[in-house]
This record gives sequence, C-alpha cells and structure tokens, in this order.
Amino acid sequence: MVSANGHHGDQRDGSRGAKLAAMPPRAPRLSASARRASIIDAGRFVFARRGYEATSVEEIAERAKVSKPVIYEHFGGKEGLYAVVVDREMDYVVRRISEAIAQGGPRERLEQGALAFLTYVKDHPDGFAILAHDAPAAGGGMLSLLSDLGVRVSEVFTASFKAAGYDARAAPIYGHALVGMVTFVGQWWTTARKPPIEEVATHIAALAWMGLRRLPKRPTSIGKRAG
Amino acid sequence: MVSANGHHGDQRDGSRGAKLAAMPPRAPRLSASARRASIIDAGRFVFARRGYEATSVEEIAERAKVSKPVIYEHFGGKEGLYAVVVDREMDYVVRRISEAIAQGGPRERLEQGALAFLTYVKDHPDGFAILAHDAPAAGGGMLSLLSDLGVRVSEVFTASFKAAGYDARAAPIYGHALVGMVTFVGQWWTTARKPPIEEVATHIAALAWMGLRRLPKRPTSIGKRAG
DNA sequence: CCTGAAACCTACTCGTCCGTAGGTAGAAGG
DNA sequence: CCTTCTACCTACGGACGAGTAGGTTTCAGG
Repeated sequence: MVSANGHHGDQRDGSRGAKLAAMPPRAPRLSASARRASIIDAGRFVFARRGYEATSVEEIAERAKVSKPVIYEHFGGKEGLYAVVVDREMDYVVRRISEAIAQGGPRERLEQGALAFLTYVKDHPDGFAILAHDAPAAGGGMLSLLSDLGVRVSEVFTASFKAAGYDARAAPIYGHALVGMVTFVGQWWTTARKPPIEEVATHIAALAWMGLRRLPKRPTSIGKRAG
Repeated sequence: MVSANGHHGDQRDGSRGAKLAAMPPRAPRLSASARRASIIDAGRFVFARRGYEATSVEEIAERAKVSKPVIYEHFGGKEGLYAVVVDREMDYVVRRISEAIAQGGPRERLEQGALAFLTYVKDHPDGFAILAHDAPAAGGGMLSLLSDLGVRVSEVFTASFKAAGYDARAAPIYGHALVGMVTFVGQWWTTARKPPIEEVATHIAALAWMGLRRLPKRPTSIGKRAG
C-alpha cells in the first residue's frame, strides 16, 4: 500500500491565487543556516521546559514551524539537536565568565564572575535551565552540565591555593562550593526575582571572599559534641 | 477474543512435585507492607539511575521480582510510587539534619548540619540522586527537590539575621547559597570520594562561617572596573 | 521557459510504555 | 475437604514518540 491516495504534498488551495479559505500566508523559505538557528531556538525553548526525556521532536518542530524530517535532516535526531543546544549555551556562559574575570584583583574577579553568571541566569533563563538539568545519559555520572564548570573553577582555585600556601587538595571543595552557591542562588532568584542581581552578586562574593580570606591554613573541626 | 488459549496463570511445572525443569523455587509470598517496602526499594534504585521520565514501571517490577499490576495495586501508578519514594527520602534527610542542628552554638550547628547532609550523600547515594534530580512536572518551577530544603534553611537564617541586626532580605541568599554549596560539593564527592566527609564538612563549615561572621551590615560592592 | 538542487512536506513503520481486564495460586478458617 | 480472601500473574489496549520513505514545492541559474 504505497501512496494510496493521490494527493500528496501541500496544494494549499485549489488554484494559485485563490484566497477562498483565508489560509495564513506560508512563511518564506529559509536558508539552511537560518533554519538551523530557528530550530535551535525552538529546541532550547522546549528542552528547558520539559527536560530532555520528556520533550518530543514533534513539539520542537511545531514550535519551529517545520515538520519533523527537517530536524532530522539538520541535526540527525533528538540527541544531536540537544548536543548542539547544550554546546552553544556552555560556550556562551564560559565565554562570558572568562571575560568577566580576565583582569582585576582576586576579589574583584570573584564578584565580576558571580555577576556574569547571574546575568546569564537573568537574561538566558532557558539556557540556564538546560545546563542545570540532567544530561540525557544520567547514569554516566554528571548530575548537571554545570559540574563541568565546577571542575574548571576548581582548577583556577588549585593554582591560587598552591601559590598562597594552602592545601591544594582542598581546592576542588571550594571550587565546587562556589559554583554550587551561585547556581543554587541563581535558581532561587529566577522565582524570587527580588533583590537585583548586582546586589545578589555582591552578597555571594562577600560570603565567598570573607570565607576564603580568613581561612586558616588547615581548617580545624570544632569537634563533635558528646551526644 | 477473551482468554484465547486455555493455559492462563503459572503452572510452574507439569505436576505438583516434579523437579524436571529445575526451575528456581518461587520466592515466598510477602505481606502487603513487606511487598510495598521491596517495591519502594526497587523504585528508588531505578529512579536514581534513570531519572523519572526514563524509568519504566516494568523495570521496577522486574527488579522487585513482581509483575506490573502489583505496583499499580499498591501505588496507583508510576507517579504515585515516585511521590512515595521522594517523600520518604525528603523526610529522612530533614530529620537527620534537624537532629544534627538541634543543639550547640551557631558554628557547631553549621558544621554538624553540613556533616549530616554529607553523611546522607555518602550512605544513601540513590536517595540523594533522586532529590537532586528534576521533579516530574519540571515546568512548575522547582529545579530540584532540594530547593525546598533551601527554603527551610533560609527561614532559619532569616530569624538569625533579624536577631543579629542584619538585613533580613538577604537571608534567603545565604540560605540557598549554603544548600547549594553542600549539594554541589556532595555531588562532586560521590565521584571523587577523596577527602573523608568529615574533612569536607569542616572545610565547608569554615567557608560559610567565616563568610557569615565577618559580614558587614550591608555588603558593599567592590565597584565595577573601567572596562 | 527549463532544469536541477535545496527546502520542505505527508504518511507511514516500529518500538516502547502506561495502565487494565480478567484470571490463577496459596493460605487461613470452617 | 471446601470456601474465601489476598497476593499475584499473563496478556492485552491504546497512546505516543523516534525515525524514515518517498513525494512535492520553490527558486536560482542558464
């Protein structure tokens, strides 16, 4: 049963210029790269709201105003599109933060870095949601894509710790702590939207800075209670 | 076409005592509550690895050594089981942390709280994974179930801030920052497993304590650079 | 006007998975 | 031995979603 009924394709209306059905004018064709971009936008939108598993390619297609095969043509499949979306976002945040901490004293860099991240959270909430969500193959190990960011920050910290004479083995703790702080507060901020991000960044930077600055060479436990 | 072939059910082997096929002995029947418990265990296991969307009820059934309808009998469905699993875990962590911070001075409570959480991460990695993952209806607002914990900690902080004369509006920032720190570091620890949790807790508590203790009444930004 | 390639479509196939219908097996009490 | 209640099962219905086959429309360049 191949091609059972004869009217394949989209004839739109009966004859070329007829406006009988008042059908909305078909959107103009896009170039490959333009269509790619529009699909990425739609994908980011849907992935951010539904999460990877729960999004259907069809919903993305619908939002991008194309049919499914177009997506498969451009990205090979759901996972391919997801990979591109994630990569773009990751690249964007890292670039922004890198710019922010390129110069200045330690504390200034800390505050500017936090502010850069929170600005991203504010201006690109969908991207942030995707990065904060689980990766597709959750079993692998990463809870969120942002773990990667934690590693990068930890590397920076390791260098600084060594230079300052602290125990370098503790650096990843502080690196991940910082990223976790900013991420979680950023997440909260998206719902609260209360103090402006500049203020939030200042608080976070103060917390982290004071905590780091006053750190003893080897932190000592306060000791466990009797109970 | 109802009951097409006559051999419904499980006859096991031909006659009662025959051991011809060497079939493994059927597991004994369990009471309703015991079966419930075993299903909850299986559910936690699978949900933790696959995430909510990607887990199939059948995989849970298989792991619990029962057939699907048993799960539907006990929990009404996938979402019902998930709700029970999450509720149990949430209850467990909150209880542990509450016990840990029930007495002692501020800093001691801080360190004991962090240690309690990290102990949970270490001893109940599956539960932690579930709490750190997305909720089913991701669109609602919560990134992770732990946001709820952030709110609770924020409430504690708000009270303390008021008492100490700090700006109470900033309390949620510090509350969420603390939870984010511990969560993210805990996540990292599950893969690194390097410094013992007691040491990690000490570091985190030191960071948070020093940061909080030396906090000015109103943190001032370091100011933006010229660039 | 013609041609060919690029963009785009409809209409499937195939697999998976939630949830259920309707039955069997075993234990406790008469 | 018979009844009955509870635990448990096999087998399906129905929906949905990833990915594909094979066609049609538009447009640039001759």
